[in-house]
Parts: sequence; C-alpha cells; structure tokens
Amino acid sequence: MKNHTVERRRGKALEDAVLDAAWSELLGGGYASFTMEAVAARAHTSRPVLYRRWQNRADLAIAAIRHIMLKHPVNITNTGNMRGDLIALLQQLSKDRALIAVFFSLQMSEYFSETNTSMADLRKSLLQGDHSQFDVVLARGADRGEIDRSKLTPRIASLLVDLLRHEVLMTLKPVPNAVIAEFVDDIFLPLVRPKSARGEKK
Amino acid sequence: MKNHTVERRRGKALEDAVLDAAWSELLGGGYASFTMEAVAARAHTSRPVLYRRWQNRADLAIAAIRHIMLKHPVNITNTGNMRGDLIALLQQLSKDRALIAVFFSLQMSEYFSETNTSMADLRKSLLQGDHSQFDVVLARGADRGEIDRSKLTPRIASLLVDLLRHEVLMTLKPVPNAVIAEFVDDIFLPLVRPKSARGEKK
DNA sequence: GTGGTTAGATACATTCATGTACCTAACGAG
DNA sequence: CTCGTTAGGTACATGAATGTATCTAACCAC
Repeated sequence: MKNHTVERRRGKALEDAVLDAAWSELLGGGYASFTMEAVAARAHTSRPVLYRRWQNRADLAIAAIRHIMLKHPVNITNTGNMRGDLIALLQQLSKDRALIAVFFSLQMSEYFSETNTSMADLRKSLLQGDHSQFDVVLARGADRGEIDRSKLTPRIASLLVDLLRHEVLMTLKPVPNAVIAEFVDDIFLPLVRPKSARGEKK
Repeated sequence: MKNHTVERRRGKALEDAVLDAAWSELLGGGYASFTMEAVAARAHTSRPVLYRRWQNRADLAIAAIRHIMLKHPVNITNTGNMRGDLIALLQQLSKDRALIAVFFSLQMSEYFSETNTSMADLRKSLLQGDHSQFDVVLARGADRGEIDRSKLTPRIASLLVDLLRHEVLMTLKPVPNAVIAEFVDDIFLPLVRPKSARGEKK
C-alpha cells in the first residue's frame, strides 16, 4: 500500500468501516472462521485498533450484527389489504433480517458455547422488533374483517415468521416470492379466514 | 488410571466407545468445540487411535452422527388413525432425530465452511429416511379418507417436520407434547381435512 | 505551530489444537 | 508359545489465532 495520501480514519468513520468489515466476514465464513485478523485486514487496519474498541471477537461480532440491523430497518407498508402487507413484510425480512437470523442462529453456535448465552435470549434481544410489526399488520387485517381474530392463536400468529426463518435456515438463501406466497396463501390465510368467507375462491 | 487390570479394547468395541464419546462431545459443546483430544479423553484412549480410523475431526463427527442414528431408528406405528400416527412419529423425532438435526444443522456450521458441502446435501443424505416414513402415514390417512389428497402439496406434506425442526432449532429442547398437538390439530389437520368433514367439531 | 490523542504497523509471548512419529505392551490367531 | 497386530502413551513439529507491547506518524484542538 503506502499511498502518498494517507487518509487516516478516526472515530465513527473508522468504527463503521470496521463493523462493516466484520459483518462481511460473518457473512462469508460465519462466526466459526471469524477472526480479528481477517476483520482488521478487510477494514485495512490492524488488530490493536479492534482491541481498543471491543474486548474480544464475540463483542465485535455482536456489535457488527447490531450495526447492520440499524442500517436495515424493516418498514411496515400499507398496500390496502392484509395479504399484500404480509407478503411485503416477509419479502423484506427475507432480504434483510432473515439473513441476519441465519448467520446469527446458525453460525454463532460457537459463540454460545463460549458465553453460555441461551439462543432464545439473544434472539429475543436482537429480533424483538419483528413481531410487533407483524402484529400491527395482523391487527389491521382483523379490524377489516380479513381474518378471524379468534383463530389467531399465538402459534398461528407467529407461523409466517417461523416458516420464513426455517426456510432461510435450511436454504441459506433469500426466500423466493413464490414460496412466500405459498406460506401466505396456502397455509396462513386458510387457517385464519373468517367463516363467512370460507367458500370463496380467490 | 493404570488399573491393575488393563482391559484393553479392540476393534468394534473400541470403535463404538469412541463414537459414543464423540457424540457426547457434539452434544455438549457442538462441533465448534469438538476436539480430537476431548473425544480421546472421554473415550479413555488417545488421539493416534482416532486418527487410525478417521482422517480428521469432520470425518469423526459425521461417523458419530451416523452411529447414533443407527442406534435410534424411528419406528412407524399404527394407532388406528392418522392423527395418532403423526403424533407418535413427531414425538419420536422430537426425542431422537430432532436432536440430531439440531446439533447437525446448528453446530456443524463450522464444518460447512471447512468442507464446502452444502447444508442441503448433507441433511438430505442423513435425514432421507424421515420423510418416507411420514409419507407412509399420510398415504394411509388419505386411503382412509382422513385427509384430502389434493390438498397435500409438497410443502404441506413436509409442514409438520418443518415445524418440528424449527421448534427444536429455536429451543434446543425436546418439543412438549402440547406443542406437537398444536402442530397437528391447529395447523396441519385443518389444512388437509376433506371438504365433507369441514363443519365437524372433534 | 504545539501537544495530546490515536491510527497503523510490527513484533512477541501464549495458547490450543492438529496430525505424525515412535515406543511398549497387551491381545488374538495359529 | 510365538508372532503379528494394534491399543495406549508420550513427544514433537506445525500452524493459527489470541491478546499485548511498543513505536511512529497522522490528525485535531487550542
């Protein structure tokens, strides 16, 4: 390297660059092959810079996940009917959050054996926002009479997110829109459709 | 150690002991903290003995998983109705296979980055038996008219196994019978119930 | 400018696991 | 009983990563 211009970064600029690099490393090899050395190299800096900010690689990994989640908030839409809203939400989750969930749950296994944090705990603390947004869409659907509120048990209310998460975990890829549509049209909606609308074909 | 009696094991006896030890290690810390040293220690033997049989720790881990699966086959039952059969199957999977699926999918992440095997491939090769057994039960149910075969899309046919797997992955514990019943009674059966039986309450 | 702060670079001690080499003593077949 | 096989033990070379120490030079505030 050794450019004539040095361009030395400081403070937040440097920190963001490191966190982005850390996230890229997590995506690439997962937490198992997540090393301070590799992150430092990718961010064009050195390990001591990392250790000045985070105590160890677990801290850095968590910080990177938090950072990327802040950069990709899930926006709730209003397409006019619940089906559209649900699909839009799932598509966003598939692109952004689901990837996080994957590399979080899947590749962080090593993290759990190191720190004894239970998976449920950490997942809850990181993904708490998701459910509430689904709940908003579902409540709206119930108000409009699109779904039967009495059929919305907690398990069924979380069914779509659970199916999406499972799919991402298994395939490690963004979920195709056709699959999302299957979740919504063939599984979720039939379970919560109001009795009056039972016989309707779409 | 150094007992007066030496009790030196050989051949299959030794191999089984090592595989059991390896499985215990996988359960305890996952593949991330799965070391030849620890396995050798737990099996009261030494690393060279392991390297004589398996080329590396990935080989040993796979062998241990295969071994434990052979020891716990899933038995298909015939309780007289499909609901009973499904629940029995899911309960068995929850106790035995699901744990395997967990520590396989979850904690083997490091394995995948080492060997480039795709997760889907390996899962398929190890868990291929499960689906066929479910298919038997489902086909039986269709023959009896308990379910509507036309509603059994591939995705819905695999729904129960998928939900179970997801639950185990998230909780890392055997799935309570009440949850299994929810899967069957509140989600799966309503989706595949024949039209004639629609109005029936159980 | 000047001086405090901190990035960037290098080097180091440490730890931990891998895979191999080698020796010995127990076991099993004949 | 004898001999070939192989388990059990120890030691070693290697490599990868951690976390720390130390130096220098760039940046920022004043």
